[in-house]
Amino acid sequence: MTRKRTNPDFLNGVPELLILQLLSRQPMYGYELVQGIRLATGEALEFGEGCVYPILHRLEADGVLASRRETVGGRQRVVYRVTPKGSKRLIEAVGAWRSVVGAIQTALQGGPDVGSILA
Amino acid sequence: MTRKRTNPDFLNGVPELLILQLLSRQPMYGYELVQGIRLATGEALEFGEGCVYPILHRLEADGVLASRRETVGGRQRVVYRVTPKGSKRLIEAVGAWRSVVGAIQTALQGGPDVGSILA
DNA sequence: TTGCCATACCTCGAACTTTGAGGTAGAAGC
DNA sequence: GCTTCTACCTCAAAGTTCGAGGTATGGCAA
Repeated sequence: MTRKRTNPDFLNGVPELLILQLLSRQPMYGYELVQGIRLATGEALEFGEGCVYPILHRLEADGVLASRRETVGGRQRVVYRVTPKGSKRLIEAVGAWRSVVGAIQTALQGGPDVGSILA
Repeated sequence: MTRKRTNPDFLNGVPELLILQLLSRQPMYGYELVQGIRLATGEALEFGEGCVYPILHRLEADGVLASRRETVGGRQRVVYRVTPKGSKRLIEAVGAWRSVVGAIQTALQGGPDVGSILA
């Protein structure tokens, strides 16, 4: 089947989840997060800068993340960290993700028997 | 946090997966599939007709589903079933979904240690 | 009979997300 | 000097779901 060029299946909202997860462990900067997501998922998932940077900016605007600039080896970095609001957002997002996975798992395993319910 | 009005997190592509799954067990008509998805997921997920009908039409156009009209109790129905191509598509979709879930699970569980890899 | 609800089909503008190319700038290595 | 990587960033296009709105019909209570 033809491969989609954008909006891959099952992944909408996943970048935000993973950004919050990684930042909940330690502060990171943008470029590092792009690599970090790829590594943290065993190289199974990859989101480009065009996805990650706008999300970082949106989450900071929402007060979910906070940032500070730092210079390392002559290079400027914007290091992000999770705010208390962000920690709460992460917990909610993980719960929502688990709920979705459980529901799909239920449907894939064939229960409950829809045929008999609808009959 | 404000609730989104469309494109809910983690659910893009899920309607197609569930439609294929339900139809792999038995032929169903559109309206029945809408109810069937809600029931099959333990009422955790719900996709409206505005989502389901366009997908049915697209999958039929792709040769993934086939349909026939039948009349029951004076009402017309379009009953869909999975084609061999559709069975293949379902297997691929379930595999893709499991891969995504595994990758996110890996990231949520903290392995591998990204900090040491990137240090 | 009439009105309402469920059944059964369907469309589409709007909302929302991700892609990937393109951009500036600087450090490191050759 | 040139190439590659690092580090930041933007945005039009691609792609999905929502939910209101539409037609039509059967069943049922008043």
